[in-house]
Amino acid sequence: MTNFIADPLPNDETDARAPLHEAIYQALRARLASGAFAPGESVSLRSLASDLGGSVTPVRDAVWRLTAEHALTIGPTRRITVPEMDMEGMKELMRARILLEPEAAARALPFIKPNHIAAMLNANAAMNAALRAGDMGGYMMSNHNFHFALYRACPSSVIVPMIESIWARFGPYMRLMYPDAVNDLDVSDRHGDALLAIEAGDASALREAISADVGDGLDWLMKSG
Amino acid sequence: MTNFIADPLPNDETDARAPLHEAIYQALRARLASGAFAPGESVSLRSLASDLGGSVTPVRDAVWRLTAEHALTIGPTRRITVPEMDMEGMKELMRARILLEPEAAARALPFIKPNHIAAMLNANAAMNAALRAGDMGGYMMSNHNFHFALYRACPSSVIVPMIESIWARFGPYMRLMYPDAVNDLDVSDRHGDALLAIEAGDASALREAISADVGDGLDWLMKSG
DNA sequence: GCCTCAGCTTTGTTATAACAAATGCAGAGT
DNA sequence: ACTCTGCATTTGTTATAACAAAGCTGAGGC
Repeated sequence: MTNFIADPLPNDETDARAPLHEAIYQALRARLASGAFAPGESVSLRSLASDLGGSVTPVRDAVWRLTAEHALTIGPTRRITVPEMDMEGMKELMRARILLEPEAAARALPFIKPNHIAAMLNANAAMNAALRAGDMGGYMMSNHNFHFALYRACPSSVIVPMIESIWARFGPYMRLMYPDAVNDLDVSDRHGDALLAIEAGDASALREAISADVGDGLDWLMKSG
Repeated sequence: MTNFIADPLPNDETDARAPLHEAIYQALRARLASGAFAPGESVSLRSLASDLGGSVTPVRDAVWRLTAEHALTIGPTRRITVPEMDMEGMKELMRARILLEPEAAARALPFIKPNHIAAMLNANAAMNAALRAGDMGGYMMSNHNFHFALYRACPSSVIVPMIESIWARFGPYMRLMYPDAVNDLDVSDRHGDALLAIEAGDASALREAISADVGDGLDWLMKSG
């Protein structure tokens, strides 16, 4: 459910009684998201089983789930490979974000309550701190938290999971951006604009702010690749 | 890959050498799409295995894949159930379609070739024939073929699969619409408008035609539920 | 040097068995 | 009539073994 860096579970303890394939799914997903595997690299069921514990059956479940959400791909000879990541695919993901996220934000607007705003402020502060510290991982995670604190208020059971699935596919790309991203991130305060639009109850301004925020990322992408 | 009613495979023969779990996936998906299961009904791995052939392992693969695309859900006690379908969920799916499909159509426009147009004309003719014959299943399938003949020209590897996944989730809902849908379907020729826009190379007109087409469906839905 | 091809190893696929939790049902008790 | 309890069945989960295809390695030939 979470992306990039694994968040602590909402439960106090790691839920025993949870099936093994679910733990394996989480672990594998976290490794993929943090770029532990090289793109194009192929992984085997048995090696994963011995690495993560368990036999091939639960690993198989996890792998199928991840392939269905495009976090893994099956090669032409049924070989499990970490998806290749070209700049074009990343731009496609960004374009889909620009399509979906302003709409999700606008539809979330009527349902936003103080606790949502508090979460957004928190995430934004953490993001700026990470930015100043040059902590790219922290930046990505805080940015994620900011956006989804907003989108979670949207009651749609279709569009928000869709956005989540797009963000999840970004994981492997982080490795591409890591080196030089911290230096020249945009300085415009799109998140601040979004917060102002929310306070004003202005849906179209909120749309515009989110669209600009994602658009900045896309621009940076086009420029650097 | 196909929706609603199983299309004949592009290959002449059913591809032997294809893994069992893939055949089971196709079969299960086709059954779901055609409404063979009641919403809320729970299915078991072993019953599916004996129905579709094979043991639980390949069935398990297929089920995981289908749950990842929301065509099946796992209950709170890990029971495999056919998703419940309320009118609200269906409207959500429609709204997502209105968001994605005009964009996919507009981006497909520069890549449309005569064979795409021929496929669209074919599908449209079949759709009208099914409509006159009162064949709701044929209508849905032809409508599907028309739309995806268009979207397939769109080079996006993100947005088109997303649209496919939305259509796949409509399957169980067909049972809701079947009885009274044939009688009062809209008479406006949105598909014809789309084809005209394509010939004119007019992207915004094409957007409008697709949006209106989906919007008609949404309107009918709001009216009848 | 480069290619080919035998062989061995690794890999995905599938079936099956054993286990624990959940479910369904019958019968006793109120 | 209704509820609760105990047991048999069903269900998902997991490990394991056998099989075929794909990948890999190294020797031999051009």
